[in-house]
Amino acid sequence: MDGPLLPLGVPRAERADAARNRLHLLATAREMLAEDGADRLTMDGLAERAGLGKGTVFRRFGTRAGIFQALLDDEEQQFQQQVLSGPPPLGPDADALDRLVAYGRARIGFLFAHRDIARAALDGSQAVPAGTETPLSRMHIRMLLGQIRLGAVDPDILAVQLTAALDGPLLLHLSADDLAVDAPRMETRLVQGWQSLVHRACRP
Amino acid sequence: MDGPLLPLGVPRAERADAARNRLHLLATAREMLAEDGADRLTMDGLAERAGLGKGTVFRRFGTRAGIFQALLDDEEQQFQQQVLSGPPPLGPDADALDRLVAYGRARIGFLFAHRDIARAALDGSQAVPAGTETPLSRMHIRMLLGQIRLGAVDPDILAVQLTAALDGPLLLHLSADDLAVDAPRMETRLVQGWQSLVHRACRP
DNA sequence: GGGATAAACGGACTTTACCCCGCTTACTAT
DNA sequence: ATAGTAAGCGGGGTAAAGTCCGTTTATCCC
Repeated sequence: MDGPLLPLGVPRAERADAARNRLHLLATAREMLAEDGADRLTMDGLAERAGLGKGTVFRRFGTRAGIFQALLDDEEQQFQQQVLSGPPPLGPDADALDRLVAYGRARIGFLFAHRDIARAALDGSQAVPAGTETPLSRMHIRMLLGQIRLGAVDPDILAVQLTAALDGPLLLHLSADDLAVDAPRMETRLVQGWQSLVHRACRP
Repeated sequence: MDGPLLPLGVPRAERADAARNRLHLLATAREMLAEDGADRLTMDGLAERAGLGKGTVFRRFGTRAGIFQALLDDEEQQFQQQVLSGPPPLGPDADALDRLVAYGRARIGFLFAHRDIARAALDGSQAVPAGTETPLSRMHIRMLLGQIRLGAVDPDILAVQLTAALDGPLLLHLSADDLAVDAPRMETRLVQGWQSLVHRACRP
């Protein structure tokens, strides 16, 4: 009888003021980040500098890590576009294996460029960075694996493990010291390692 | 002239009372853990229940995560013994590739059994779990890779990536939900995935 | 426009990890 | 034994994350 004005499951979009505040907070956060680094960013500080109440900050982002996840999602937008509809080898219209290699290269570059934010986006008390962060990566890898003829391999598990091999090093394992020596070189090595790993993992 | 009574670099062992307190704190922590779970464990609570000052808790373990790292190190002792001098295929006197597979199986089992502690041992503000945690795993994998004839592969990087593939899923990627369905089945799948991944990654 | 309603807001409050510092106590060398 | 000393201890103090609730305001429908 009545058309569903509030489609259940879709939690109704943010109010205009809320959306405005979110943007303002993200911008302010970026400023503070550039000036003082991620670990110096406090919720109180952010709220004050943005001229908003602390409650607002938490209502928008839920948790401290949530802010960094939002920043990361933001940076990730264009990257996602490239993957979903950009030119080969990253986008469609390329061999799945090539796309997989290209995706790894791009994602490593991305994580490398934003590793401070990405680290801060990890929420200790939470499973995976709840945001778009890794699940998307995993889903994409899973999808590409589906297009490759593997032997008797569990593709869901392989996807999880490859995802971990991809961002584990930067999110968990490599210490600041490991990177301090020569970061760009490390990036190259990780990319080459990924390429070789994927090639080896994906032949029957 | 004077013999080095305090060999520099070796920070002089814990005093007897300190060692006693460390053990008592670990035991108390285990009790509380069993009763209430990891996230319910607070430093004040632990100190009070142990009948010690809060300062002591922090002096022993440095940080909240440090307690869980210590608990994990403790559990890991016997596991390490098996690896270093136990029977094949985990211990020496087995083919390196077999040892690698066996190590992964054992470590997945270990992480699975202690995943709550392992998660809590992650220190958001720190690179890798500073304790013995992962570096040891990585070193062992690196060592085994050194005994395997790989093609033109960077063994240090492969070690990092395999380590990530090994504990990334349990430490970061798999949510409580992913495990809730059927944890033992997930463990089996991860082990098989590891076996197949390693076999594929390690042939020229 | 105008009223109803739920979302959003601010900021005080609570909780908890972590720091600090004055006092105490286990070790060490004579 | 004993004096000297550095490690250890307790617990109050600080800072920052996260919660709550009374008030304000955007949005929807008429």
